[in-house]
Amino acid sequence: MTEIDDRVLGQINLFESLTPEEVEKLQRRSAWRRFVPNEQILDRMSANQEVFFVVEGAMRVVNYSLTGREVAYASVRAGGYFGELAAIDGEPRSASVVATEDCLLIKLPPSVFIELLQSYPKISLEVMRRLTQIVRRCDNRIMDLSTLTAIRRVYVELLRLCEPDPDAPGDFIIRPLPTHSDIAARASTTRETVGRVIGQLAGDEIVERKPRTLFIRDRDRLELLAETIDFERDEELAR
Amino acid sequence: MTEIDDRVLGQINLFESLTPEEVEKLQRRSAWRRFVPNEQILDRMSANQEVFFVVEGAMRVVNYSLTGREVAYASVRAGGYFGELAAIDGEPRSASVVATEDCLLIKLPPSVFIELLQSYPKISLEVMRRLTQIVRRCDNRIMDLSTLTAIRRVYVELLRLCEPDPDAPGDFIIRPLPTHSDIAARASTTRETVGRVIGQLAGDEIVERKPRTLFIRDRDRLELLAETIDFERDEELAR
DNA sequence: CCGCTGTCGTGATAACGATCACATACGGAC
DNA sequence: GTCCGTATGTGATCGTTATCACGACAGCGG
Repeated sequence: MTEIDDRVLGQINLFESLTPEEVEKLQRRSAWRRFVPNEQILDRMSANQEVFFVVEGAMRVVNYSLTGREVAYASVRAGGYFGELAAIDGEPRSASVVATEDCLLIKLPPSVFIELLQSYPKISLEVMRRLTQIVRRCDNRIMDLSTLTAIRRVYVELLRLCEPDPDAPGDFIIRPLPTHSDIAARASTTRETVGRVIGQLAGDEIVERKPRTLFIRDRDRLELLAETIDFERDEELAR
Repeated sequence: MTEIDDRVLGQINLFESLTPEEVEKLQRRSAWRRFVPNEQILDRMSANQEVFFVVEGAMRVVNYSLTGREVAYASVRAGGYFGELAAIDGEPRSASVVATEDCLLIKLPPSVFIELLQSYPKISLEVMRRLTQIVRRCDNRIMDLSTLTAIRRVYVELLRLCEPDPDAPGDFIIRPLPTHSDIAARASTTRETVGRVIGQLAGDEIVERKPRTLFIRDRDRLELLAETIDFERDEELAR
């Protein structure tokens, strides 16, 4: 395996504000490592506190229930980082992280990370901004879990995943389409339910299924389905 | 209404490390205000960014679904603070805050709070620690919501609420007992389900109901009920 | 003392969705 | 091409729990 560049840490968004010299100095106190797909990078409850920076690849942050059910929290890709929670508060890992692609990660000891936070208020603030973003996302998810049905959670997950179709302006698209199991782990439901929901939507011509792709033909209607308070009541009132 | 002391901000845990002079200086840039029970202190989605510090009283952080269902996130009491998310990232309020008691709050403009974070790395780190704590709690809650049944979520909520009984060593107690609706909002279920669960537990003599109090007579058994993967299976295997 | 209003206890009901069980399709590996 | 593992589509079933609908009770203000 070849040696890596002395300054790849500069590619990490968090370190944008550092000079090349500072990056190099920082990187000298780090270690790097590669991971292959499905390799476990971090284990929930384990007691280490390093912070990981993603130079290449992608991974997802997950947890497994006692019954083996998978709950997906987030995915991290090149330029991002994870593992900061344990570094900041010294507690055990709050989640597991598994590589979804071939990855190149740089690992920073907790002491170095903390030192960095103390010396660079800009970076410190950036980390706080990221933490607040995580809190906001969690809050929304708790709200969804507490108030939405499983089917609606799939709707909002599809809405979250879709992007404007670069080929057909106005259309929306999900590509590559994650497996139904993956979507289920994010929406906290089962793969069967995800399949059924997409099937239903396809029948109503709101979406169209293609091999590794899902076309959202009528995003507005999908949004309506996700947000409508109580459709039956509306129908009744219309009579 | 009488004027408040020039240094009450020093009572806030976050400012423990500041000198009395620094506290006074800080407080000169702040405003204070009282709230009565059930008064709305903060409104989700509103666009202000002040940070609030609690000198007296208690409040809870909640959100309401479109159907009117209440989801409780946390409660804050004297010495604590809230509203830091919006101050840090400038986004709209992520939740509403309602007073549960008479409160005295001190309000800090976002610019002053940010300045504070930039100038005092210690406070900055303390804020980060609090944010990580929130993230960990949210993660656990998402896990509970995704993998536990409503009944089990009530069990864990009761376990979270109970404290060692100061009068009867070894016993646990919840006093004052929140209303069933409050517990339901934290466990994301209905008031009826909470009532049924407690009724069931009372029948099994695991808890005992008294006016504004719940005695946990057999905490171990309650823990078992909350954590057991699949009780029926165990029973079947035992035959 | 008598109504209010808010909480609590419980039954009956319905439906949402997890679970089980297949059949089918797809994508590599060889 | 063939084979196998993994991803899908769907039906049938059934348990959990939200919802509706009461009655009982306590605390409080007039």
